[in-house]
Amino acid sequence: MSGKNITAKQPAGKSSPFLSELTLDCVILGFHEDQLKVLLLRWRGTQEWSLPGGPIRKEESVDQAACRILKERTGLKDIFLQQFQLFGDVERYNRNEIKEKLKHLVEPEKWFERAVSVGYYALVDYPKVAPTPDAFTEECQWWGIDEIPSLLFDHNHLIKIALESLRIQLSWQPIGYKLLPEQFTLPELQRLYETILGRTLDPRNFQRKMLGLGILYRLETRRKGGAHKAPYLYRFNKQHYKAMLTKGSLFFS
Amino acid sequence: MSGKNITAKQPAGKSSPFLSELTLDCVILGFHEDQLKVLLLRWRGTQEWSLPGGPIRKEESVDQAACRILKERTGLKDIFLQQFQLFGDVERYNRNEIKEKLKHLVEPEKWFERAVSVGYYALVDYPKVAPTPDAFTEECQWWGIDEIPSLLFDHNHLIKIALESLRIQLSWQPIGYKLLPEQFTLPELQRLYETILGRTLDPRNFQRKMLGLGILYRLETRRKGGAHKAPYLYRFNKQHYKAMLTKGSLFFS
DNA sequence: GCAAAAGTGTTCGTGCTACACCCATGG
DNA sequence: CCATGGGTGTAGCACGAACACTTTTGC
Repeated sequence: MSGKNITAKQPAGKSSPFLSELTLDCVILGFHEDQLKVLLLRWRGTQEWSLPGGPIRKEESVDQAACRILKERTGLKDIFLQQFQLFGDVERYNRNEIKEKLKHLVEPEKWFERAVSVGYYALVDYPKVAPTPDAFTEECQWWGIDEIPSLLFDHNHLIKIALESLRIQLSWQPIGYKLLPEQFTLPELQRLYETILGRTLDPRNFQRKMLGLGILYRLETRRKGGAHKAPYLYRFNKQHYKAMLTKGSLFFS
Repeated sequence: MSGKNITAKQPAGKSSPFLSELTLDCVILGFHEDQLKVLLLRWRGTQEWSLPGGPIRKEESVDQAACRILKERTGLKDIFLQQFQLFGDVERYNRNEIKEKLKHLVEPEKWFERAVSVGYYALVDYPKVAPTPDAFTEECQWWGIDEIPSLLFDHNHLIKIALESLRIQLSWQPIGYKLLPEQFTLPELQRLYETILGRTLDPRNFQRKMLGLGILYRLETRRKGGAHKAPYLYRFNKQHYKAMLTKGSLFFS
């Protein structure tokens, strides 16, 4: 999280175990009740929310830092995590405003110096997440993508860019592995695509296309217990899925 | 350039005008004699080459730093510049090797601490470039993309990733504006695409496709002086080109 | 039996691919 | 006049888009 690099009570002069100029922010996306959700944190003693994130340790890689933060906030590891942009403006947000809102949490002279932040997004299986706040926050909660309040720092902007990157990725790579449970139905996958793309898709065309990619197994079993016709369950073919990730399927002309 | 953030003779303890943990590297691409070229620098007193780059000033944005470096090395401004990745590994390259190779240029205790680097690529009009070395280097020169020697730092890897990003960009956005002169012929544009994609394209299909995008004007004049049939000159329609850049033209299904 | 969701095939049009010949120019 | 590169049209095919009815299930 932008600025969280210096811990609240760190003695001046002692060298920090963290990089001081670069922080990391995570847009953690889940899918629930036909809606994309983002994991947000509420800062102690405030009604202010922000993305999970934080500083990077000097002895860990940036990717490792992203994994660590994801693990701390959700309990999950081994998840699809994608770096999408470095946010390097000098004035990414109004620092005085942040200083005012969070002054009870951090020593003002240490905080809120310029920090560049790298954005990652993660796609996770919603019910597997155990949302966990960090040292600066007292609540960690899912928010529907269309109900996000005004966030601290430049985090509304960051989410917007993350979603654009996700849509681009969707346009030439498969998505869904790790975002859906291991077994899922085609209508569920379709609703995921519809949610990310923001428009409806034709179920016949969607099925033909998806099955044609050769990255799905149809299982013997169907999902019982719904109030309607029992849909088939599917599972990703991990090998083919990964191959498709690296090679993509859209090319010039 | 990774590590160049601390100037050679900077007195210890004096605060630097640069960010110390984040540097920037530029893959500057030109197109000449049907070949993609990269601008490289040779370090003083060595036969070692690297990409242009350097530290980021505390009061400039990362994008501005990229523009500044591009300007310093080429004389050009207002150029297509694209951030493509942050390289954040702890050991991006063998630091001892670099220390040995460049020890005569920088104080070893200051140098070669961990630095994260953000990569940009730029597409420039080859003949407009005036290659200019920086303080650490004595030569600045174009290299054919297939003739690049083993470079300092992790710069061979950086170039590889830059080219992959460029190919992806090419697959859903137009390219060529700022990489070609203002007026150009369709065969020139085609050779550019072929070079980036690494395969040949059919001229009839290429023309139909390009003209169909509506981003080209055909001019009245033809290019005279070639040894053969005079080709038509074209020019990009800047408005349509930019619209195409933002909206792209490949989508899901 | 009825409401709600799942499953399935065909037609049409667009756009990509493949392919070959004539034209203009300079040497 | 010849070698070289530029310019152009067509036919086949594959893929995406549009579209409606039947089946299953729980209530």
